[in-house]
Amino acid sequence: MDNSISRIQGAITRNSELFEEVSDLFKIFGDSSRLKILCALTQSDMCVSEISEFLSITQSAVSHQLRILKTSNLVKTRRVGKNIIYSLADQHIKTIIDCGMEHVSE
Amino acid sequence: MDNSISRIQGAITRNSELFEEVSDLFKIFGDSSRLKILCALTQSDMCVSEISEFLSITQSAVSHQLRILKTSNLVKTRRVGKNIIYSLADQHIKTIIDCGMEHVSE
DNA sequence: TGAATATATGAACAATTGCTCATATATGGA
DNA sequence: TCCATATATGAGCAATTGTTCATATATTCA
Repeated sequence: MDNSISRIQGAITRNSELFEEVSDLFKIFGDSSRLKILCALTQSDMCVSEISEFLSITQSAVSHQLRILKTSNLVKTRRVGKNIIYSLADQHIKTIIDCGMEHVSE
Repeated sequence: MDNSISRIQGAITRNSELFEEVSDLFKIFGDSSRLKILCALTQSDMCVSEISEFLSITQSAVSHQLRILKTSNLVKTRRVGKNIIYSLADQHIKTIIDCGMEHVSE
């Protein structure tokens, strides 16, 4: 077996947890509802009912997905009056989305 | 409703198919087996049995995943002797993986 | 405080997914 | 041509996922 290749194997095997983490991250972007939500938040912070209305997704479905996004630290919240405003946790999220967009429209 | 926000809504609604495509792309990166395979191929072209051995994944499982990767045009193949050598279809794939890796190790 | 409203949550269900096991296919080389 | 080997494929199954429906929770504001 080629030496450099066996080094790769080692790297991948040893970092098995890293691959879980990264694939879990991609998994979150791998649902169109979540992707749309994230993309919407890329342009403007929004409350749950706004997101729901804009994307024509049930309020419940949006809430469920937002919980996943929040648990994964991709979005954060703040209260304004009666509403909970969701926003992206950081700008790198947009980078990831753009990265995928670019690949699709090659 | 704010005008700029309604513009976003239009953009997302009209490009519903785009979001399906992009989320389908991320979905592929969203499985650790596939991610490992892609990552391995980032470093070196490999045949099926090599991938299988390196990642300690069944030959069958690898084959199944490779078919998905090939159908999605993420990998391409060439025959060398008895083996089918798999390689990345393009270098942008590495960019996407790196993008995810970076986010995880923030 | 009480009603109205916004958001969250839980159970249930259908659909999808990734694996295994068995086996088919196809190619190279003797 | 025939065998050995490499890869692909199909069925079946358990696990996971995303949605809906019903309802709980919580906060604002009159």
